[in-house]
Amino acid sequence: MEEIDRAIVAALTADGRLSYTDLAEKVGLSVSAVHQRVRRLEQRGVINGYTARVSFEALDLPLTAFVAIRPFDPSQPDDAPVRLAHLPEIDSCYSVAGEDFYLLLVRVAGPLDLERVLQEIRTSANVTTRTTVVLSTPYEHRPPKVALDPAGPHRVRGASAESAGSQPG
Amino acid sequence: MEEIDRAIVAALTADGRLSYTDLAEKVGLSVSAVHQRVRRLEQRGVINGYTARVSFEALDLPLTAFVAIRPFDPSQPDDAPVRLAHLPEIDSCYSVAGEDFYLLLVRVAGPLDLERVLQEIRTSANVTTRTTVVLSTPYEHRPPKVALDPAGPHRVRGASAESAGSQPG
DNA sequence: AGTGAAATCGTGGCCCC
DNA sequence: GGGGCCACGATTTCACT
Repeated sequence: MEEIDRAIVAALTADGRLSYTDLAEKVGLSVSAVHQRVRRLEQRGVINGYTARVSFEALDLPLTAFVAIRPFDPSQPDDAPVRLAHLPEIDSCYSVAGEDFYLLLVRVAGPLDLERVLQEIRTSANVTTRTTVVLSTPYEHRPPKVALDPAGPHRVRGASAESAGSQPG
Repeated sequence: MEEIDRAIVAALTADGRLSYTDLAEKVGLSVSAVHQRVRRLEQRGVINGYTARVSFEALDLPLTAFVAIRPFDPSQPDDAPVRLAHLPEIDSCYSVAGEDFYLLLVRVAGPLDLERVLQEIRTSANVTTRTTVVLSTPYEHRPPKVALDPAGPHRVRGASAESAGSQPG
């Protein structure tokens, strides 16, 4: 039953432009039924949207780096994410536990751009930076093992199907 | 001219299922012309493919962590990426400069799963791990500022296509 | 929830500019 | 490289189950 939803999500993560016709064939249902299920997956928020995957090399952004940041003055209000949002070189911003406050993923054209972006990060958010350069990317954005909650991300009650439950306490 | 390619890539990263009709309207070209340009962008490798964006919360993978790994015995051959590829919880694997050898992005259902995955990483690749838990994600996978090379990443005149990027020296 | 059919619209090849 | 045309296929809705 929801086996089919898993198959649909897996197929659409592999190829986001799959037609409903092809999708229907893959999962062994009629076109209408598949269409209906996709609509439900979208409005439940399981599928958030669709994007084209771009080659960062082709976009002249061959250099990737992780930048861990820490406020220069920890007593100041911490709004680094919004202060940094204007920098297009920042792909992602994670708030993390541990010694650092945030971990940024940045993509630039080369070392000189990285230097410039680091300076902009430091001055924009009043932080210190610790940078880890990515040398190569064996794999990235692999499709997750799809294990659907029966009714989406709602109801915080029961533990889920797999792996005996995320944190009981 | 290539201003239009930038607009196309930007539009398709924002919505990968945009029809050529809508795309044509957005960039102010005919449907045929847009179709032609998208085909070229695809075969030049600027656009690698299309995927559905899924909510990891909805997929019951609410816990994200970065795992830095380092070989237990640095004299052994280093094939950690292939030894770890079978673990579906690993979203991405980056080879990095710095103290660690690789940085992994993992997504799991909760702390207990994280513990299990860390054990599997250590035993599968014979490495030590240092884990940074993600508390929240202010933003992720933002569309890059699109700056197209005139003819894609091809022919760098002697150097190979990859990493021949822009360090003017 | 799934099916099949029907109207609408998008797609993908061709030819002309 | 852009525009327009046209046959085919995909999308989307509806009545039925």
